[in-house]
Amino acid sequence: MAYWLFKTEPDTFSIGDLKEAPQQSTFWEGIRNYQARNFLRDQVKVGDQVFIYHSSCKTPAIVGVAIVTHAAEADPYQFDMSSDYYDAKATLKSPRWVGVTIQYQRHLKPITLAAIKANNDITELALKKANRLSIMPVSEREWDLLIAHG
DNA sequence: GCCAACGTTGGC
DNA sequence: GCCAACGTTGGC
Repeated sequence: MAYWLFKTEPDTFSIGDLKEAPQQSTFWEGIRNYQARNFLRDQVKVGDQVFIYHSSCKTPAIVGVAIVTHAAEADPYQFDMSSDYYDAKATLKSPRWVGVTIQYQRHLKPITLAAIKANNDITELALKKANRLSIMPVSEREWDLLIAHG
């Protein structure tokens, strides 16, 4: 089992939206970055735990935990011409983009980006760097540290 | 395959 | 709204 951090803009889809979704779960669509795609496609497994991180908002922070309930499958929005996520180069036969399904677990007392940056025990997490990855791995050690810290 | 131009992300 | 970082595109 592995640990991950998924970014989302709360104005678009917040952890509250996840909690209120049917079955408290959602297909995590719209990932259009190859590095993030490769994580989703190759490494994110059912049962993996996920930090939900709110970005592009007043207080960027890890705000809760979700669990992966379905491994990667083609993101249907890549085929939808009316979607912002449409990709003309993706075909049904060889989809370019995938998503996984996650289910809400619980809220955390927010672990702010400022706190993470100030925490000298956290050194590996990609958030520490000026990193724009929307899906990133979290080591077990740092997951535990962050959970304990929050 | 290099690299400049351009676009996007995301913190502040 | 600014701007740094960095990913993507496209000409050569």
